[in-house]
Amino acid sequence: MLDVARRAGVSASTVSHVINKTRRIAPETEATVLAAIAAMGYASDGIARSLRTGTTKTIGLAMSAISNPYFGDVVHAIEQELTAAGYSLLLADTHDTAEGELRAVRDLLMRKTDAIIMAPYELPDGIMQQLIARNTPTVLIDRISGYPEWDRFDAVGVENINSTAELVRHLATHGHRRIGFVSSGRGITTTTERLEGYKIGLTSSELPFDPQLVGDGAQGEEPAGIAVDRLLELSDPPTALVAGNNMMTIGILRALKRHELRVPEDIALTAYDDFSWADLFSPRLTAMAQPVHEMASIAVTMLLERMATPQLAARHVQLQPTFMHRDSCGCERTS
Amino acid sequence: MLDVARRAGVSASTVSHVINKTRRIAPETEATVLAAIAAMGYASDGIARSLRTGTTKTIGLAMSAISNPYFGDVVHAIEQELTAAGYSLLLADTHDTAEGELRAVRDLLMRKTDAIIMAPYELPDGIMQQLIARNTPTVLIDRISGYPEWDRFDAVGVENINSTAELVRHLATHGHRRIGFVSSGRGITTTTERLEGYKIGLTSSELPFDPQLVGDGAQGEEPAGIAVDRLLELSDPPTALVAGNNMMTIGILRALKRHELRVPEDIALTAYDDFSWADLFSPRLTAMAQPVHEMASIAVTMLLERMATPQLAARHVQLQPTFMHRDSCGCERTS
DNA sequence: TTGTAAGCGTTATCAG
DNA sequence: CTGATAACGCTTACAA
Repeated sequence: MLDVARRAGVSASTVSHVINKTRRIAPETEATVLAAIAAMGYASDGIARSLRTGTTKTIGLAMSAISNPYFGDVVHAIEQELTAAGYSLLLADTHDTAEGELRAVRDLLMRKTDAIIMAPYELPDGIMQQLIARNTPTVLIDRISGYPEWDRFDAVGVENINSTAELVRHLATHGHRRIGFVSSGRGITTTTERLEGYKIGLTSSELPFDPQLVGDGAQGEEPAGIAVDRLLELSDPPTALVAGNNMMTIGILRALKRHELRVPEDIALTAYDDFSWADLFSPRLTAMAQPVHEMASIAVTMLLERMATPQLAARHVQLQPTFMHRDSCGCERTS
Repeated sequence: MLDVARRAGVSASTVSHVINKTRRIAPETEATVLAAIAAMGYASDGIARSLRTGTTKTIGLAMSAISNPYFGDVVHAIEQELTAAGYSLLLADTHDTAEGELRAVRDLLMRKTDAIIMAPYELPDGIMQQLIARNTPTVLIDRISGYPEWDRFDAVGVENINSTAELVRHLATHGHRRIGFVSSGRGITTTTERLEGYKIGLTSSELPFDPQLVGDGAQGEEPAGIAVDRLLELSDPPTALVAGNNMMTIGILRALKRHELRVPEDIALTAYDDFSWADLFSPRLTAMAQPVHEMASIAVTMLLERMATPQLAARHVQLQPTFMHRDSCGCERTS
């Protein structure tokens, strides 16, 4: 920048003011400076600026790429909204483990992102303290209500309990008595909620809860498949399955294919999480669709609002997923 | 940091050296410093460090989220590899437009990412000069050979021409004489290559090239659908379609559904780009699968190598996609 | 309307 | 084995 200043015959501060339009400059001075900038192909150093101003114009996104079936969509949606607001997006994968989460947040904090959007795993006191101490605006996404302390942060998520119950009831209503559940990774609050929803769905359908019917899909398609293998070997195997999320659905389907079981003829299926193409391929999945883009958009809006007005009380937004009634449940439809 | 130094009764430079393990420290001094750090919950300021060291331990990824059907996968794969190497990932969307690309690169340059991975759009001289002048290691991904000047950079991509021709020939071999092509967005070099591949496939099957049979899917599912509408209204409509990428495939399928045409019974389809679940749903797509993860992994490897050894000659890696023969092409299979 | 100079929090050089 | 000090490139009072 000094070179530019020199070349334009002005001081560094003038150059700075020209670049940032931060005070009146004589038109001809401005022209000279601009010319010098162009001539030298000068671009200002964002790092130095950040050090001076204390702001990076960067938002950190901490979430698990593997555990979140919508990783790509969420990243894309958030990136889009943030770019529009003049921010860049820095990624940090939590892997949905305690250490991973800690590493991710530490990294973002060290890199001084202006704010953080995160899908919390445990969000232990240690991390919370840091976030609060540095007062880094933070919004929680996806998992919003695992622990009471999380309430201190803004959050957007989806209703999980009743919507999962609905997936179960739908099958029960159509005569299924042995309904299995392939659960996503333990330790994640949405998993807990969906499992609870499964039980509630059973109860309200006057069906007993049989722990054997719950398969642990852990964090991937393969474990989901293995869980299905086990369910099918039961002496009284399920006639219908509920998938805990996107990946569970794929894992289940792969396993069923291996067993040469057709959906819904041989076994029915309803799933948490929809696919954009679900309408186009058979079996057309009956699924609970999360409003992913809306979640991302709300997260960003809340973040920007909080940065503008830090003293706001924490806000929790819970979105309703929508039930997509298609064919994999195996029941006749009226439409 | 000064506070930590004070509390530990040492100088700032000692604290720095303790943190970075950059010189021998008396064990007890180290212990005191570490204690002070822990007590104060101190974490170093990455911005200040970057300013001083000239390195950000951040890699920029510039690509279009909408145009690249694999955006999520690529981001995830790259993020994973980079994290393992101690880098963070900063995103910048090019939108596959000239201005967008310029903005994205400028932004990454300003933010001083240590290197850049990008899916180039035009990569005009202006940008190339900047990258070279700043000597920011850069690797091109996905589109690797549009313009001769790109050869100055490292690049990984996929063979497009012959593989698209194969998609066409496969249909021709099985008796189709009117084969339509729904092309992805113009102006992207892979699109050009695939279109060329389409023509070559036709020629080698002794079929004439009829411009009417080429639909412009532009950058999305909707235009792809509209293109299909037009193709179907032709006096001599296609009996088979080739999709230019993931999004085109979905757009095509949506349109065909609207027209109540079944795949492959009423119209055959082969597609560029596979889906991980393609095996599990019908119609099971016959598709050309790109080795996405491998591309990402090679990109990162090349980048790290170049950062270590800048004088290396530019390397171009062209990967072969693999043909997944399934049902949507409508021909009998031997397996 | 413009310039001077301090300082952001590190690291690296040079001394001790 | 440890400390003082300059410098990284910018912004922003304060002064002119």
